Amino acid sequence: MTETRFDPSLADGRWQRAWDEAGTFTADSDSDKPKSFILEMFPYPSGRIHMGHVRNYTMGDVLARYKKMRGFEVLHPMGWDAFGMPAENAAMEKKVHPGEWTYANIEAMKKQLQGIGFALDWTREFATCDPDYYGHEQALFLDMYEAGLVYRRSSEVNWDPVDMTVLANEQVIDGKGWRSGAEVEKRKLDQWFLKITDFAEDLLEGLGELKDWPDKVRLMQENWIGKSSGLEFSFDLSNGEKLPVYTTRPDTIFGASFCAIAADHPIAQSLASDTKVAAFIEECKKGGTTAAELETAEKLGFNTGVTAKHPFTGEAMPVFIANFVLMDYGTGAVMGVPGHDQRDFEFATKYELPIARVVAKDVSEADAPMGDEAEPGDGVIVNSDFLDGLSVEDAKADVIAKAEEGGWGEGTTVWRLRDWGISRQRYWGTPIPIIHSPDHGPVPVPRDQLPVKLPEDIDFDTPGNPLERHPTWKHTTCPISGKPALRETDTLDTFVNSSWYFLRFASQPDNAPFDPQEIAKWMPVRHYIGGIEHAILHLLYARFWTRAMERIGKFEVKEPFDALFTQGMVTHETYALGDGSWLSPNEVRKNGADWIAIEDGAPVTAGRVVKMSKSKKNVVDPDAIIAEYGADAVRWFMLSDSPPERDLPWSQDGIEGCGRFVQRLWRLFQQFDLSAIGEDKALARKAHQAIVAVAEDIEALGFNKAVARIYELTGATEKAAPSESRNFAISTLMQLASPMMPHLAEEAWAKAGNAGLIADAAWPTHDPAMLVEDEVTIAIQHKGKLRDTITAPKGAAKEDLEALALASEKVQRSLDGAEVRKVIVVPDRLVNIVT
RNA sequence: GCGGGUGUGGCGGAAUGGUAGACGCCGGGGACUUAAAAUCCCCUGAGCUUUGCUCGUGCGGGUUCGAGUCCCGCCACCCGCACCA
Repeated sequence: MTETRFDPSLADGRWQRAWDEAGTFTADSDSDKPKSFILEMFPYPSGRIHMGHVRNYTMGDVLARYKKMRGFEVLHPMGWDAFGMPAENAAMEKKVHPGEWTYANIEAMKKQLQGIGFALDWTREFATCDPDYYGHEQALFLDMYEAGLVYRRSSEVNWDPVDMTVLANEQVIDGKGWRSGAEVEKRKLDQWFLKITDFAEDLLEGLGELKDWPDKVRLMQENWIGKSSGLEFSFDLSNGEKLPVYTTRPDTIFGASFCAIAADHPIAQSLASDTKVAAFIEECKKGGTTAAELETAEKLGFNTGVTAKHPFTGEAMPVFIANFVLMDYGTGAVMGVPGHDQRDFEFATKYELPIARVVAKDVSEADAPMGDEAEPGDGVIVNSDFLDGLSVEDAKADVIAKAEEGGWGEGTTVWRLRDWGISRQRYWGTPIPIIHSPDHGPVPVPRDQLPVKLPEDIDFDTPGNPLERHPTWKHTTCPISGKPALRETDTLDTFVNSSWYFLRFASQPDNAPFDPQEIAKWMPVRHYIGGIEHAILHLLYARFWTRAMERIGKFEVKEPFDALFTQGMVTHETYALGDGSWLSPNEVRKNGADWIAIEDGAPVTAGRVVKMSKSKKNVVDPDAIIAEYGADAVRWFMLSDSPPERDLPWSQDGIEGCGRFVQRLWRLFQQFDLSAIGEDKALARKAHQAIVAVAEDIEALGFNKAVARIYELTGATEKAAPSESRNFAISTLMQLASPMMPHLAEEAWAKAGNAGLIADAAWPTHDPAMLVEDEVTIAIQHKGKLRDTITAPKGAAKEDLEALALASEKVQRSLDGAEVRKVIVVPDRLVNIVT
């Protein structure tokens, strides 16, 4: 037989068309097969598919194809998370409408995805910027509104005083606006919120059920929700007011030496008639709103002159306005215990406030001096009157009990989780379907007027929200009184779009967001795959949204994602010239051991391997790679070597190796020999073992291990002489590799004379009797170190193994006549001789 | 600052507390070829006094007959932090 080369430039398209024409991957919700919903996080249509997408979708694709082979009806859809800031930026920079830009990107990226041969059900495709989608989203928003899960209050944003616009955190660079360069300020705006805190307990408890989520993600969510118990009580202030505070450390109450309140605390605001107070509050407004910025900023305080009376000692403690106290957490006021809280310690040091020890390692160390930092750890309470000698835990309970008896405070649960602010002062998002009526306040847009569509004729030449500035769009009438009224001009956070898209994939009727009966068929998503960067926000919002839908009676699903997998990034070496400017991989080449610039031969430093990014120019375009090596080689690369949860370093050598392996398999597939006779038991055993092992690896998403198994079976099959067993190994390899290299597998399957598509074929079956080895290798250790190995029949008796071990010449030499004190025998594994 | 993670040859990594380095890449040697490409075969953790021995999984301790794996304490790097998606 003449060997041919596998030509992906012909085969890839041929099989992609074949799948498309046959509707191979169209999910049938009426099928009586068991169902499996495989989902990868849908992409933002930024313009081009990048390697990170390819890796993400290849993993999901292998799972989807594998599940189909195992007899599942698989739903594996794709769509577009299409609202967002980049479209507005493009509008400003390139004078193109955000919608036009977005849909052009979608078209281009869809073509790219199709060229990789993903087993996607494109019949369910949608973009979140389709009025049809966001109209249903508006209806769901109104459902939540009617259920009392939506409210309005003022909240801080990053304000650019020059561009007169709200900035996203991303647009604040070193405390300055990214375009204007002006110092960013905090500014309060009335905004819409979703009551995710109503679900805090639920969301926390639900984590316990998510057995197939990574522990780290559950832990991150748990910490984010941040349930803490403590004491809420009020200090009597010298001005006659009461100051409610919340503390998680009531046990340290005798160590309190000051109180601190947020700059936007009502008491601070009430003192603002004093110009110095007002100036300090103004000072606190400087800077952005991110947690990292707030917590690393220098701790500043302003002594209000008001004092608070300690509930036990009666001592008067100063009340400060402080920039590190957040109005959003607890009561917006804290008692400062410098000895046992690091932030309080730094603050007390700066403002020369007393730092007392109230927790010590032991009672005898009650007078031990404090070091140069706080001691937040466990210990025994000291210098605390009736609490002395108690453990931290007991003292907490004791103080809470005393407060409740005395009626001046109570034990409470406080959550770190804050309500979800969903208002965005931007054009390219879902319009919030509310009308502000002069007589009736905010009124929902009547359902028959949905969707509230975005206007097309908008202007990005002046900064700010184009919806706000649009000449006519916001002018409407009050649905109740019919009088002139204004539309809400804020749009919804794009996280709202991605909080329910999976439901729309499962079911997309025209007249409703989804159909509960269809939801019941597909939900929850069996495998959800995406980046770890979504571990908290997106996943928490989607969990919340699903629970909210369940609570208001939309369906009976609580958790949207049964199993979650977070994949690593695709990285690449970086290349820099002497002046620090970056070069892309195709602008450099190796010159001996060094790198040089292709253009002028200038020396190039190969730097660290980091996430592919435009700024570092270490990006490789999937299309160029596919054009050169074919889709299967790229898919194979994405699955090889690195465990899927870790970063994958892209390399030219690596993709070339994958390209060679595709050809190597192709050659092997052509060696299927109908005239071959006889059995090759060792090879057959390897093939049967591989069927089981590759299945286990894929189900555990251990794609790199599945790949290694296929390499091993390939090597063994190549070396074997023709036999019926070898034919079996070849056809097994075709099937095992088909989820990963579907084009090659289809081509080989057809060439071998099989009817139908391998995509529709079943996973090969294994013979359990063929899995068991007859012989095993036993390691012989002396003093825990390997001295020899012996081959023994599987299941050999302990005594026999011990005797065989002691008979070994190498072992005897190592023993050197020493007395054997003990022999540990692990059947089928090892013998360890202790002297 | 807070929360989470990662660390094993030149590189990516494998290893239910039981033979560390499977498998792949790079590199070296050889075969085939007029030559190259492609392909195939062999070698490839370090060191040494090389039938073999010693060391070796970020660093320092510990538990165990036995530790990459478990425990304690460090270090380095990466990710997230609520308006990036």
